[in-house]
Amino acid sequence: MKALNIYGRLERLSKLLRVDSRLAGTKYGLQPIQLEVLHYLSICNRFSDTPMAVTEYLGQTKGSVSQTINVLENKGLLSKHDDKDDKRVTHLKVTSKGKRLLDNLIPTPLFKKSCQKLEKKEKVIIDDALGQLLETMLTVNGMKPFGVCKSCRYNTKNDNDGFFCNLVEQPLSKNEIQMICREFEHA
Amino acid sequence: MKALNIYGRLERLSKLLRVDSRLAGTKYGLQPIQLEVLHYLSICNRFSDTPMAVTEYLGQTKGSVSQTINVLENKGLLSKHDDKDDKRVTHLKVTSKGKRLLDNLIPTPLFKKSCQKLEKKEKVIIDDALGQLLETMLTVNGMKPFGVCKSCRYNTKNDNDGFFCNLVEQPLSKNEIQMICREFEHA
DNA sequence: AATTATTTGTATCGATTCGATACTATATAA
DNA sequence: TTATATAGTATCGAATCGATACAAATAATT
Repeated sequence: MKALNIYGRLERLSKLLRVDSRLAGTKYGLQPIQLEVLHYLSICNRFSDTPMAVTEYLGQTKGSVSQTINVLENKGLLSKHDDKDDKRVTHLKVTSKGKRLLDNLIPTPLFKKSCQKLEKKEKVIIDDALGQLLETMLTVNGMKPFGVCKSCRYNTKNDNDGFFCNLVEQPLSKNEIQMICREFEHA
Repeated sequence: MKALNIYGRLERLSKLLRVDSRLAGTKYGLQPIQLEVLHYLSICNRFSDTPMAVTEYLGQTKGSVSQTINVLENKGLLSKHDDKDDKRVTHLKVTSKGKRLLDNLIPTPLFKKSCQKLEKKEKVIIDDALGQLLETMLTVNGMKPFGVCKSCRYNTKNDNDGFFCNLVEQPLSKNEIQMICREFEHA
C-alpha cells in the first residue's frame, strides 16, 4: 500500500515542478525540456557535455535532444565545440547568457520559495530520502547514476592538490570533481 | 545550496517517472497525461470527479483537460454522467475496464519494482519527506491540497457507523472518507 | 589493408501536449 | 431583468517526443 502513496506524492510533485518550470521558462521563451537540458549542461563535466550524454541523462531519443539543442544554440544559450580527437562528437558549453538565465530560473521560483519555508534539518531529511529513492530507481532500471567525480571509484587524489580520473586517464581540478559524469561508478 | 540539491533530485525523479509512465502507457495506447487523469479519477470522491476538478488538480487549462477526457471516453476507460442539480457539470466515472488498466499500470512497473527493493522503514521515511515537501509547495503556491476527507475539517463522525461532510451537507461512507476532495481543508 | 559493425549526430514525420482564445449553456448576483 | 460568473467544448498553433532513415567517423574483424 505504501508504494501507491509514495507514487501519488511523487506524481503530484512532478506535476507541480513541471507547471512551475513551464511558467518560469515562458518569460524567456523556453520550454521545460529546454531548461532541463541547459541545467544538465551546467552541472556535468567535460566528458559528459555531448548530445549523447544528454540523451542518456534525460531518457529521450537522440532526435528529440538534437532538436532541443539546436533551439538552445539559436537562442545563444549554449555553443557547440568539436572534439579534438573524435570528429563525431560535439561538446556543448553553456554561454554566460545561459548561465545568467539558469541563475534566475533554477530552482524554479515556486520551489525556491518553498525551500525557504523549510528548516535546514527538514531539508537534509528530504534530500536524503529523495537520494535513496532516486538511487534505488536508477539501479533497478539499470540506468546510469550520473554521480559526481568526487565520490566515483575512478577518482584518485594526486600528489599535489589535484585529482586524477583513472578511466579517461586525465587530471581533474578541485572544481571538476564536483560535476556529474556519465561514466560515474560507485566507490 | 541544499535547495539546488533537492531540486536536482526531484527533477531527475520526475523525468524517470515520466519516461516510465510513457513506456507503460504505450502498450495500451495511452499518454502520460491520460494515465494521470484516469488515476486521479480513481482516487477522488464524488464531489471532485468533474473536468474542473481535474483541471485544478493537474494545473492545466480547461481545454487540454477536455481533450484528454474525450480520448479516455472514446477508449471506454471512463463514462460521463450529468449532474442532477447543476446542468453545467459532468461527473466522470472510471469504468471497470479503466480500473483494470490502472491496476496494471499504477504505480508504473519500474516504480513498483523499486519499492519492493526498499525496506518498510525506508518507505515510511520517504513518504513522510515527500509529504512535507509537497505540502509546503502547495501552501506556498496557494494551491488546493486535495487531501482525503478522513483528515478534513469539514468531516464529522455520525451517530451510527457513518460520517458527515459539513460543507456539502451530505453523509459519507467509510469508503468515501478515504478519497481525495477538491474542497479539502486541514483540520 | 579492406570490410563490416558500431557510434555520434542530424533531419524529418506524425501523433500528442498544452496554452490561448472564442464560444455555448447554465447558474448566481445585483 | 440584466449583468456576471462558472462549467464545459471547440479550435489553433507552437512545441514535445518516439520512430525512422540517414551521413560521417571510428572500432572491430577478417
